[in-house]
Amino acid sequence: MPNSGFHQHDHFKCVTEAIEALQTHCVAKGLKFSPLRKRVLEILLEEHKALGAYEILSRLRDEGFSAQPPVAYRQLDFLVAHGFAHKIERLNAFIACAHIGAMHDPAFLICRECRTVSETMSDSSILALHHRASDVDFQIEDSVVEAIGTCPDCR
Amino acid sequence: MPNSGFHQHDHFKCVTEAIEALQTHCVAKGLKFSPLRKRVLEILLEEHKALGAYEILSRLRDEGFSAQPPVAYRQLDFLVAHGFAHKIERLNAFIACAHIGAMHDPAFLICRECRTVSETMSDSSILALHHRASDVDFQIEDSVVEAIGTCPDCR
DNA sequence: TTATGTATGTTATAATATAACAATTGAAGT
DNA sequence: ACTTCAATTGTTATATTATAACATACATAA
Repeated sequence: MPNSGFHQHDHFKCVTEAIEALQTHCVAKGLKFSPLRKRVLEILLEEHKALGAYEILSRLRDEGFSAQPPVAYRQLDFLVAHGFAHKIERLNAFIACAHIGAMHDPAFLICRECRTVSETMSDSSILALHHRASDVDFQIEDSVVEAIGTCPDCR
Repeated sequence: MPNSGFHQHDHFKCVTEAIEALQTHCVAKGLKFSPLRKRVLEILLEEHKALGAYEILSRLRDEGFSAQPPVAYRQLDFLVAHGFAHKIERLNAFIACAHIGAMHDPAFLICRECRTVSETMSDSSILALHHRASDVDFQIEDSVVEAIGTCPDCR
């Protein structure tokens, strides 16, 4: 079973692998592995919890980074665009990707209480929608699959 | 095939059935079938298109209703709570429910161009997530299933 | 070294959403 | 009719989320 965010796991590995993957990706694509990018991903990686842009911004401010809203949104957009983070639409918040490098239509279990998120590689989750899409000649480009509820710890 | 929002259908029927259903529901539950509630649902029903709260608000203002933000949000929250509308999380916008009365976990095909929405009764769309949820002892209370892309008309 | 693209800094503002409290309405019981 | 109560609507203020626009820095390749 993959890491759920709701159970114990080797979290140090989550962090180091993700950061290394970002560095590798940046080098490979000629992008800058900047302190800001690294730090924002690290913040997201601290827990399997969704963070709002302004929470991240406040963390950055505390650490001496420039802290106008575009600073956070730019890093988040970058990480999302390159597959290192996801936006949780239901919360207007962001989370580090738990399956970096894997092509996936992610699906999320989101605790409304503590905002802890478990990410799964869904694929089949939107199979029915793909059928429907082809029925009506609709071209799917992106998908959002989120389940909201309460996690074991919050019950 | 149910109405897709992307194809011709008897739209007059969509509107009249939904409004009648709201009236019936209100009477049955001892709730007020007020002009405001009726009008907001009518506005949502005009097209199978997602509308932002402030678009609705501006419509209401034009028609002489009071038009502070809570006016729109309250009606929208009411319609959503009672199954007559859905929130499209990806767009922070709202749409009339296309399957009133049916117990359903809705799924949506959303055109990023024209914001037209096709609603399907998904159920199976989140089957995989339900399995995952029971694996990690997570209790799903609500789900969001949305596919974003381009509709036939916008290609 | 200059041109170029990428990244960051900064100001201002737009868009979305809710808290809190006041006023009104309408139906139920007296 | 009078009162009470809950539901609904009205209103002010503010919180939260997000982006536009433009300036500056910084690296690297021509």
